[in-house]
Amino acid sequence: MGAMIGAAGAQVGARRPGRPRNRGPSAEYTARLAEIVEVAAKVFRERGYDAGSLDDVASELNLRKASLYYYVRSKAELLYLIFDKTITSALDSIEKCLSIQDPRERLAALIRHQVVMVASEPSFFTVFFDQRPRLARNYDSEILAKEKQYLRVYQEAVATAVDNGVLAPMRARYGAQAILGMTSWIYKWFDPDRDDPQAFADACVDMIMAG
Amino acid sequence: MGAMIGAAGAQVGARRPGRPRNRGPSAEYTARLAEIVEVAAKVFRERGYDAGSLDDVASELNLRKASLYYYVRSKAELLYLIFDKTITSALDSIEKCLSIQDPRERLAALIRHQVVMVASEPSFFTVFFDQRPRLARNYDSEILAKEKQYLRVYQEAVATAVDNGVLAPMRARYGAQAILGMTSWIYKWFDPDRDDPQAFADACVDMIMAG
DNA sequence: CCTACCGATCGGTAGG
DNA sequence: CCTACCGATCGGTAGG
Repeated sequence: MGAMIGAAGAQVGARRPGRPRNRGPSAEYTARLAEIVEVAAKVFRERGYDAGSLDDVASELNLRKASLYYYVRSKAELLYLIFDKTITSALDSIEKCLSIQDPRERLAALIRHQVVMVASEPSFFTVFFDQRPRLARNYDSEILAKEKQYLRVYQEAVATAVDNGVLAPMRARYGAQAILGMTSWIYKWFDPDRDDPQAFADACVDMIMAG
Repeated sequence: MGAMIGAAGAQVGARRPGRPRNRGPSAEYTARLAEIVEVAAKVFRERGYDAGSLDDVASELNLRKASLYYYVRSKAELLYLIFDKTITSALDSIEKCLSIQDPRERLAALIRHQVVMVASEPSFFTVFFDQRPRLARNYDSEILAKEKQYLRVYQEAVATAVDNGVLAPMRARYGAQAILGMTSWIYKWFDPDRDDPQAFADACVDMIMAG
């Protein structure tokens, strides 16, 4: 059993008494890494991935650049971690829309979800959308697979909406990309002093499902 | 008169006989500069503005990097020229939609225009949209003013469509950004082997103006 | 439009 | 998590 490696002296099949020893990275390490990823997203949003330096990221954390390498293998991995956090939490949070049965209500919920999510995490989504081609090849397929999974949720909701007369007939791919474009685009123009994500989400819903 | 400077010996008010001497840059210079801007857009699309080097641009033109400085003051100016060409030709080409009187047809034409235009110039629009924050401060206000002018065209078309019952009531700003997002987003997913801009444009029109 | 070159920045490593 | 440092790249200039 892989899990027994390093458990020298333990009886075979016997459970170690008391709380199991923590495996993997410590809670402090995990928290610090999350902080680094957060700051990196902010820096890469403001200066771009290539122009935003690891010195920029480190100094905003009161660290030296070399210290980042205790947490991260490379700058490319740091970008990957931003992408992974973004798409993973997007996939997680979209789950709640899938329990909605009514085709119209489900599509409306998906639209509102995308608008509110993107507007609430501008750094992560700006990097995710604008720096997508900068992601290193070795990380690409994993992120791409999750993006496709995400897109499929919208495609299926569109197809169902078309079948039920909620939307005009159209290719599910086009309908899904139209909706994702309309909603995600908010990261380029949203001004918190002026705009309200909920109101914009309502406008999107009204626009494509008037009545 | 500024135009007379350097025209020594010409009689005041008298027109120089024959074809007027060419002012400003030669036709060869202008054509070569346009070629440089085109290649730069391609390079910056593929590698990003910061990671795409002037050596990359030059070598694709069979030039040395230093030669680019005969045409351009700086890398930042080269990026500006890409932005200027993009937004200027967008403003020019949108004119033809403004002659359409019917509110529904005008909005449909604007939607189709944006889809087809973005899909037909992927390098320029990818740089325009993704590298917007990299544009140097001294060029920003000029481009921003033209972007606002462009947005206003869509806002007015939305407002008219709302007034005529073509669209559900909504803030013109939200309606315009929703439409520009839905249509412009195509630069991120369009696959020429798979997708047809005209068909996508029709889907967009159907989606927001069904019936 | 070219050759030759400079100064600065930056990702990453050694070694602690 | 730090100090010290290296190698490579790159925008830009001199001078023709």
